[in-house]
Amino acid sequence: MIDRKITIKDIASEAGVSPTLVSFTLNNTISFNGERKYKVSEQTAKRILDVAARHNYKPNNAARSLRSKHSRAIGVVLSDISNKFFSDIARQIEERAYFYNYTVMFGSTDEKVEKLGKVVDSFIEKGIDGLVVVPCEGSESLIKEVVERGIPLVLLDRSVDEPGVSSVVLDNEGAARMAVEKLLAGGFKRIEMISYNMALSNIAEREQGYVQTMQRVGLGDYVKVHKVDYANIEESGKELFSSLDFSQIDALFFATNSLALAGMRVLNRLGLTTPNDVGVVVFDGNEAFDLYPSTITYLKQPIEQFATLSIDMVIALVEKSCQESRKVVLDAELVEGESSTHP
Amino acid sequence: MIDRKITIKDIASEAGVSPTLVSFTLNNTISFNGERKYKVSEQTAKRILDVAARHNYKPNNAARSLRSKHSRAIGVVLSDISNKFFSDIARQIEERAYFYNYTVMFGSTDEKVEKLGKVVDSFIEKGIDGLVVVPCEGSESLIKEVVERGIPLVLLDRSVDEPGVSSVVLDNEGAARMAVEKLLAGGFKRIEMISYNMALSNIAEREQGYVQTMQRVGLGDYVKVHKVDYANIEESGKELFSSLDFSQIDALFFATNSLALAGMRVLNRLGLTTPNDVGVVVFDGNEAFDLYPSTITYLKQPIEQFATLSIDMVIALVEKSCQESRKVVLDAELVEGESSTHP
DNA sequence: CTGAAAGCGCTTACAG
DNA sequence: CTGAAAGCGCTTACAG
Repeated sequence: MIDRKITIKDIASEAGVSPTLVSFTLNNTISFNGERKYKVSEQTAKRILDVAARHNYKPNNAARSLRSKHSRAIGVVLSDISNKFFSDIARQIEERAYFYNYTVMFGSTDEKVEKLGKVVDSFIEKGIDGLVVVPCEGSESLIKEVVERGIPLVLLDRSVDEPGVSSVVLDNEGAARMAVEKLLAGGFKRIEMISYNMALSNIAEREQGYVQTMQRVGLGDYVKVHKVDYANIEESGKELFSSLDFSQIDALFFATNSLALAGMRVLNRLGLTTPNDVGVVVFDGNEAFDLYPSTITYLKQPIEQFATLSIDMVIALVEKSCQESRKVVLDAELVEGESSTHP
Repeated sequence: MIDRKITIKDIASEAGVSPTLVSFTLNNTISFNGERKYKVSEQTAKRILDVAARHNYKPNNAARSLRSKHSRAIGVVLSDISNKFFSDIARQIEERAYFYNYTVMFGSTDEKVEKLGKVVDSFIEKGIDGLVVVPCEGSESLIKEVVERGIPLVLLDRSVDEPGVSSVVLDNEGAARMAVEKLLAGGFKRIEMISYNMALSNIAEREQGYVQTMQRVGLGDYVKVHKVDYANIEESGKELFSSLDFSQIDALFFATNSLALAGMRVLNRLGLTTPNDVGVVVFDGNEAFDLYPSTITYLKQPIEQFATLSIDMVIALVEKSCQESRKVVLDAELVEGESSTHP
């Protein structure tokens, strides 16, 4: 912590007032006394403000936190900040927090609940006011505990089955439906899905959206959800793809961007292209697709809203302007490319 | 900030000792008295530790910071955390900081010095102990000011011309030399470079490495450094490429990954492929290249070392275990693909 | 409208 | 080895 010599006391003595008044002025506090509210007189205020400005006064954050019991810091626990989807969110979260003069600290779980626990603990020890968390498999009890300890919490991207927990998620079922319908409209029938072997709400909902849409249009017989091992995408994906009979598959719907990237790498190697050999719709855009010979149809998630809302909501909880939990569901947008239309 | 009821005082009274002793015990402090050093007696220590553990005691971070004058927080200012190169670094920085029980806050400048100033100011106000900064164009005076204020600082990825400033950078000249030599060995002669119109040390050094290598092998006549506008890569790049006569160019050396991505997108559109129509070497790998028909030769930067060293160095400065500034230069590694060999 | 005073939870000389 | 006491720089009832 860097010494900022000037304190409220210095300003007080230089302005010839009490520290109390300096604090009131700088924080724009109104003091109550029975019925009447008082503000610092304009004259005094001006004098104080002048002195503070002249010395470039900055309040000491630690002192303020110690006294006021809040730190204006939020802990954000993501799956992996080096993953483009999450780093995009991180960027927006940063900006939003800065806007409110809040600070954020990031942590990554790599989808491991033990890491989630460690990161959350360390954030709490560091004195955060609230948490934004992307929960991972098996984190229900941990989440519950956080909520029960009264720590303001907003879940992001995925939710868990706990009452009273706020969350900002995508309408994954709806998004999956859009994807499947686009492929159907594009002339594909035998659509199969590539997903993860993880029990995450968003993944489950995407699978559900796929299955239900297929059944609704009478293609239930073609429904097939292939599960790739998250911890080992590359190898597991390669193995899976070599077992698929692409003469029996019209199109693939990828549950995440990482899966799509890995999958298309394998398709490439197998000499298969989209949309010629197989239709494709994926979750999230990726600059990688720009180097692909044809354009890819993808579901665009509202990154900025994810970030903005989760920060707004956690701050509302922290500052008690909102007490009850809220669940917000956002819509994906389908961005059409060539990969979803049979040539 | 979340209430952690238990304080040092509570533990003291429950263990029947003074707060001083609790603090000493918990922090493993040794007290001096003239010649002799004293530790808390084992018996007492055990009693205190037991009580603390039973109540799951966590020290109050704000109080500790206020008193000790340091926060165990580092501010890290990157160019853009949603850029893969920097988010990879961010991830490693996080882990390293966590290892030392330090906290880090991230900020992005978008290469704008005004933003750099804002972020640095806000970090200082928040009470960071030190800074890791990726400086941008025109940030010399700002950097100088930070150093003069005695704020521990380590520059990352790029350096500035100020004495006494620590930095962790790449041997960019050497890396560029490797790239050019690889292309030469691959059978390309007329090698041109695609770079930015920015005055950054790393960019300048890469250009220098390219120019010098070309001259050294007697190809000075072919030297050409094309500058793309950073704020407008896409359009500026398109414009540039449409003005190039590819029948007169054997190979392109891209100064950054973003440039390479943009450039290869345009090449794609022009119907040009590597290595058939033009040789290519780029900075940094990118999963995007996996979807490209041929593999790309790239210079791999030591991301983990960037992160680890910058954090280690700034902490050393903070904790005064190291007073003088250090400049560390790391080597890139050339990862060979098909794009650097003439077919 | 303004000020004196307490206190947030620690750390750290100082004294014994 | 251990403890009493001061103090870090704020905020906030309370009193006038």
